[in-house]
Amino acid sequence: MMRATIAASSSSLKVGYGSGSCTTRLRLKLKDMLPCLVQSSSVVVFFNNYLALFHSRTSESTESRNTQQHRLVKITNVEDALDVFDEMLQRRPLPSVVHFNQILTQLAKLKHYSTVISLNNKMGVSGICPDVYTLSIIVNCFCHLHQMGFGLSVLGNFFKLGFEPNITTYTTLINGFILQNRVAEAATLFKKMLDSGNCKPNVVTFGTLVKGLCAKGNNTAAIQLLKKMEEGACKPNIVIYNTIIDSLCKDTLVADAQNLFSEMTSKGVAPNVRTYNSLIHGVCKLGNWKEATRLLNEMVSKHIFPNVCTFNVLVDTFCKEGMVQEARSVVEMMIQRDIEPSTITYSSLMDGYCLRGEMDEAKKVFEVMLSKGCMVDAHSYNILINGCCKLKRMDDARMLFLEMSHRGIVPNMVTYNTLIDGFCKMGRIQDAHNLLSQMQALGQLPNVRTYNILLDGLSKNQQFPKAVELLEEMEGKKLDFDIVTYNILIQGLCRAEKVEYAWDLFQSLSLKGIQPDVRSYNIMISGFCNGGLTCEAENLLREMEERGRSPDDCTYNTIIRGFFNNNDTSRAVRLIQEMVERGFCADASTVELIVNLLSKDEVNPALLAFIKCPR
DNA sequence: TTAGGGTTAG
Repeated sequence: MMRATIAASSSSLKVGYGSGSCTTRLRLKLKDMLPCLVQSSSVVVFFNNYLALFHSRTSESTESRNTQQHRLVKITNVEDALDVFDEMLQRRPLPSVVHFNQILTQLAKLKHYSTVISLNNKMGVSGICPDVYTLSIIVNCFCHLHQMGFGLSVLGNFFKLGFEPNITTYTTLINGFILQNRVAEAATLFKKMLDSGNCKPNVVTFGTLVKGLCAKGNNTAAIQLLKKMEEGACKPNIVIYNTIIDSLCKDTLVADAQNLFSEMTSKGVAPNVRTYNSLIHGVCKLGNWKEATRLLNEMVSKHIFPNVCTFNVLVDTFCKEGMVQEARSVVEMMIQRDIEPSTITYSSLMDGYCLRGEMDEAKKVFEVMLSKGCMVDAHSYNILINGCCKLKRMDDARMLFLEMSHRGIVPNMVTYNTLIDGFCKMGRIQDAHNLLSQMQALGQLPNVRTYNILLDGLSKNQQFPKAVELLEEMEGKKLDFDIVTYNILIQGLCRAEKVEYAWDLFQSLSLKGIQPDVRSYNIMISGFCNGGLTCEAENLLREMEERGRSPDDCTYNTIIRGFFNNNDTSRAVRLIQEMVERGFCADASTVELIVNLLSKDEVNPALLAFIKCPR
């Protein structure tokens, strides 16, 4: 991966790509190129709709309307929306169902799905008859609440009221299946629509299924669906292309994404800021700053201007590369362009500082975030908590955990897992267990990761009876766990010099229907070597090949070090030859070992030249 | 004059 060296100033970023003597210098004159782009939030849309709604009341006096407007502008939450709803219910004659639908729509956009359901019930009690729009909104809310059964049962209401579900209704249901990871059922309903006479899928229906396929990692099927559209089923729009381009970028298939991008533009579909954001994110993840710069320049030349997401990608990438100062320069640019840094911007910056162990700086960013009235969420706290845990400042981590609760922010799975891991790494197993009980008591069910963290903590602290008990608890819960869990315990047993138990567990894997991966073999081989069982280690090396698991660099380095440490130099040398023939290299610690042996005159100096890595 | 699909931080 190419690593960029960047010198930043507030007006430009000088991006250099060090590659031997050949260094290109590029200037990113972002500041001069990017005009501001202010996005309206859904809350603003919400206000505007209500202002329009009340403007339409011709019977009201100007004075009362001004009072209403003044009051409505203050609507920022569900409570205020509920007040408006109740007020509407008391008006006579009752406003039309259309106006109620508008409220339901806005609440659904704010993700208050269960509120929508209860308001709909209230409407029914008040004698307001739902229309096709109302019922579709309700289907959508049930889908988002993962209550597909109720969503499907609304179809009965359609027929009862003499309505026919339409393309929107079916598309909503397809989306519901996808939200529940039931892509096959989504595809079946889609097919039924294709075969139907009057409910053929439209571009939104296709887009919904494309999203589902991409979410499943099935880019090929998504592209096939796109081809079907291009063949005439329905003209694909930018949303369809963006979904697939984004999915390809997330799978690091950036070249494929760029090919699709070219295909799209050649067909006359113009890219937008989201297309560029996905591509820039894709190339940034690969460390390709040069391409990111080219894309930024290209989008601006097309009058497509970077938005807060574009900047967030840049801030995050700089932070992940440890270049927090450069990230700060990007934030400066955002502010100069009147683009307000978001929760994500500040969270990335905090993460950047935490990765460098600079907790005080991270906390300062957090203070800025609070002082600017920027929303703080569980993720913001998780970053700080993780930073404290990594520095073994568990008391600070616990304080932050309490502070977030006081602010009314509900700790999520990541919060608990981070803290449990922190306690385990400090050997404070009881504290970790207490947190596990606390999360369960609060209705947060531990996931495989939680158990793996605890298992790792128990085995590193040599509490094997408890570790085995936990493993059995996991097996009993039928959690969707895999080889990672067993590798943790096998490694723990090996480190505790309980190689026989580790080997028993390793051998029991096939009975459990779980296949060991390369890491399992490496752990076991290392365990054998450390226990002086070099023959067993070599046997396992051969066995893994027979079972179709190719050894990697780590396998060879582990076993070679094992032979050297067990004074079996000739077998070590033979394996070095085998490793080099297979194109693997000696790692730093193997080289160090050989150099030490050379200094003691215990190996042939020719060996050093032999192990030199061609890379 | 209202319903359904796409982007960013673990």
